Amino acid sequence: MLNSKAFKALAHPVRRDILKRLRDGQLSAGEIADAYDMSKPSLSTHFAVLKSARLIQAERKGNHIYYRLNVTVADEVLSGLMDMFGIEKEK
Amino acid sequence: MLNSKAFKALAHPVRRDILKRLRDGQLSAGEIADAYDMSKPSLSTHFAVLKSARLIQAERKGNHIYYRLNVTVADEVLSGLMDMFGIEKEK
DNA sequence: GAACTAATTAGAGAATATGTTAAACAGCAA
DNA sequence: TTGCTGTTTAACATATTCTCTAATTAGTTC
Repeated sequence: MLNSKAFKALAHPVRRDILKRLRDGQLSAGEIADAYDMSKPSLSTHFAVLKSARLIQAERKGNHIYYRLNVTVADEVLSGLMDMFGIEKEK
Repeated sequence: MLNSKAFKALAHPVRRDILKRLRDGQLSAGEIADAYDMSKPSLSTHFAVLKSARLIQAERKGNHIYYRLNVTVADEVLSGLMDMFGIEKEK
């Protein structure tokens, strides 16, 4: 399929929550991690899944790594879903 | 979460393909199953996952069970994704 | 009732996903 | 160098997912 990884990435509630947090702008890995009662390696794994699906992009700034939503891929997922459901995009 | 089951259901390529087939109207379980090189029980399990997520609805007609897309839930998933991604619905 | 068709459920096994701790590693800054 | 931020790897435990065969249920037809 076109973007199987993205749909798999969206299957986990924590990963969906991370994406929601990134909706309004970038956040550092630590800022995100603080919001979850989960070990850092586990969070890092979730970041890696999202990154592998290209749903997020990483950029290092000094000591921190900032993540931001990849809107292009988000749009692709939405378009794919609308096509799947036969829903027309009203422009 | 609001619709965790739907996102999990969408994580499997066969289930996404089934939804696509139902885009243009209902199909019987057998008609769908014929399209896949997979045992009927396995397909039935996929139907059950989609049904549990309310993405499809079943109706028995005689010996056959017809499945159709639940457009309402499909719309909910799309809206949820657009909200998640901060993408506005252009009306 | 018996035979037949369509589809699901049950149970088992394999594979994948998720999470942990502990340790090592990478990159940057003071 | 030392410390901070974050990722990666390893070893491990547990849970879920996926697929199969075999058995069962539901409905039709004779």
